[in-house]
Amino acid sequence: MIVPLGRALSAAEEPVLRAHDLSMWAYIVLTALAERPMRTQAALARAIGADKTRIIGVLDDLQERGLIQRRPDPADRRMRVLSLTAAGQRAHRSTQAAIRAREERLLARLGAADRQGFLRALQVLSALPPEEIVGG
Amino acid sequence: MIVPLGRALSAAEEPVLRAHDLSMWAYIVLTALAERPMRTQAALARAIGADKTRIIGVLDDLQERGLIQRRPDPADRRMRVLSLTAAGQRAHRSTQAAIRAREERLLARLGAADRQGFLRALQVLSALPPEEIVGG
DNA sequence: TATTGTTATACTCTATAACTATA
DNA sequence: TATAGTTATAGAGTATAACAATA
Repeated sequence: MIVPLGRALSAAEEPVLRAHDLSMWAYIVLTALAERPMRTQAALARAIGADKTRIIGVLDDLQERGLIQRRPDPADRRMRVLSLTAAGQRAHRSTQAAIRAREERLLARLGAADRQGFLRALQVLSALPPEEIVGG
Repeated sequence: MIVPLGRALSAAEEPVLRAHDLSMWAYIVLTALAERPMRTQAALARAIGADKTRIIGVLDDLQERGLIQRRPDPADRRMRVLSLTAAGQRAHRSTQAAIRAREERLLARLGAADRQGFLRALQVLSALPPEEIVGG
C-alpha cells in the first residue's frame, strides 16, 4: 500500500514542483540545507538517502541558479561547504508552502484521530534506522 | 517521508520474498489473483498498477513454476484467463504470513491509537482515485 | 596512502512502439 | 479494423568503478 501511495503523492507534487522550477531531488536538497548547512556533499547525500554521485548534477544546477552556495572549505579544500543563499531560502519557503497546502487538502479527508495517528506513525517509522526495519 | 519509508519497507521485505523464491512483482500478482481470478492480463495489470508489458515475464515465470494457470479463453482466444493453482495458493499464503509477521513486528512499535489511525489513513488514501490526489 | 568530489560506465526498471494472433 | 498479448527498443533513474585534486 505504501509504495503505490508514495508514487501517487510524488506524482501529485510534481506539478507544484514544476511550477517552482524545482526537481524532486532539488527540493529535497533545499529542504535538507534549510534545516542546517552541510560541510560535505557526502554528508548531504547520506542525510537525504541518496548516492553521493546522484546529487552532483542537482547541486550544479542549484548553484548555477544562485540558490545554494558551494565553496571549498579553507581548512580542507577537498570538502565543499554547502548552504542556502537568500534566494534559495525564499525558493524553499514558497515551494514548501505550496506543497503543504496540497498535503493539507489530502489530510482533510481523514478523521482527526486517524490523521494524528498517521503522522505520528510516519515519524516513528521514518526515524527507525534501516537495520531495525530490515531486522524487524 | 512516505517515499523513503516505502523504499525501506520494500528492502525489508526483499529477504522474505527471496526466501520464498518470489520477486516483488510476483508476490503482487499472486496477491491480486488470490483475491479473484482475472479474465485478461490487461485487467490484472490495471488492478496492480503496472504496465501490461511489465508483467509478462512475471507471468511466464509463475506459469513455468506451476503457480498460476494461464489459458486462452475458449470464447475469445485472444484473452488469457489467469488463476492460481493449488501450489500458487500455498505459496501465496505462506509468503503473506511471513510478510505479515514482519509487518507486525514493526507495527508493534506504535501505540495502539497511532497504529489504528495509520492503517486506516493508508486505506483511505490508497483508495482515492489518482485524479483526486493530483487535483487535491 | 586515504578521502572528497567528479566523470564515465553499466545496470535496473519502466514505458513506447512495432509485431502476431485472433476477432 | 480493432483488441490481447508479445517482443524489441529506448528512456529515466540509479549504482559502480575509474579518475583528479587535496590531504
